[in-house]
Amino acid sequence: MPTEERPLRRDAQRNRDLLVTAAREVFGCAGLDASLEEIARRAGVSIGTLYNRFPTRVALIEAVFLGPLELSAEHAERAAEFEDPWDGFVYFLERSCETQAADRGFTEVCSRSFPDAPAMDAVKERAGETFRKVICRAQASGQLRADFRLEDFDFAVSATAHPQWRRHLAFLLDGFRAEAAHPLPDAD
Amino acid sequence: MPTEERPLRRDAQRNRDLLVTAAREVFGCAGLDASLEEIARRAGVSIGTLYNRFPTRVALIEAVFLGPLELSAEHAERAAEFEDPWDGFVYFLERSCETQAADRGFTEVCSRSFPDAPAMDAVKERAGETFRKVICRAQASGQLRADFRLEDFDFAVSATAHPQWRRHLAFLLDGFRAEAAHPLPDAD
DNA sequence: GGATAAGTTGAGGTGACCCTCATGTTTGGC
DNA sequence: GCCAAACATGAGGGTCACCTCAACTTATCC
Repeated sequence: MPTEERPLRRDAQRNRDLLVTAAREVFGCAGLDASLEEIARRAGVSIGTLYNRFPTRVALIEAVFLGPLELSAEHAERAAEFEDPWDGFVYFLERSCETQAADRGFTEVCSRSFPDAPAMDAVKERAGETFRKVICRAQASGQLRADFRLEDFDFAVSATAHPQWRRHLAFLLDGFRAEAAHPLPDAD
Repeated sequence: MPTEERPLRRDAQRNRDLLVTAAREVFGCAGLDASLEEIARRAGVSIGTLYNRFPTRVALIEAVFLGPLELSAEHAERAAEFEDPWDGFVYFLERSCETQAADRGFTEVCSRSFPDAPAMDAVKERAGETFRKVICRAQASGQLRADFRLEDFDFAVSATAHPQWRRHLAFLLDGFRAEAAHPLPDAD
């Protein structure tokens, strides 16, 4: 039986929303190590209130980014349903780049692990498993090079977490096509 | 007439060397924003001595990284003299990835600009001009795709500043070959 | 070996951030 | 309207890094 969630008082709910909004902005610009006092300031709320609502930094991070992570998992599911497997593969990469290029906080959420926020890691796991299917389909159809691995996705996206992501993802995709593949170095 | 450089006293020279060595290690692991007090501690020298020798953080950064930057410029020159233009292009990328993957400080030096240390920016400029020639040769020979630009080099290297750089540079190179090129998105 | 310039030291002022808690305020049910 | 529980507040103690400077130490030159 999980802990019973009592509803927040009206003012508390309002402040919570202000905090999450402010955190989204600040994390988005300055990353997950941004100052919590800055977030409280921007929310127009005292630092004590922030700690009342979110006892740890990770709790606040989860409140901000669990939604976006779930959206990402949905993108993966949509990608798996594309008629053309390559198009699905490209679709998911594009959505991922798009999101991460616009939000430094989200980029860091995707590349770190959060033992204290199992819900986040679970969603990431789920999205990863779905994308694995996308990869397999694209390889089975002969469009994606056979030596592409799930872990290479992290590289692809982190490489393009910047404003010119469309151009640079295009380079990467040209390198990912089966027709372009030259043998990879043997080192693991 | 530039400021006459008086030679350092023997103990001062020794401390300077200790500081530069410690800074190389600390910047390499923790990046350019690392704590200066940590560097002084590791050098076994007081924080005051650090400030005596290097009045600003940038002065210390320059003392550590000007040499490596010049090395990088030499790599570019060597790359320009390869018989096979593509091999020269690959050579310079490999040297750059190798260096940056091993040194977080150097990675940041390459991606930031330093108005207060014109010598560093000048070396980077020089290396960039040389590498531009490497690019032109490789494009003229039909091996490198025609739409590759000098700025794409930064993307390529920053994307591979990690331990698995060989594998991921291989992907990138497959995407950089003329034979793999699909049209890039029109946006600039 | 003594004078002096060069160099070293670390305590301390400043400021940012973290987190807590005693005190004061607001909400919602009766 | 009143009250208890829920909530907000911000001063304050702790940590860490930055940078300065007055007092002390050492190298160098004669």
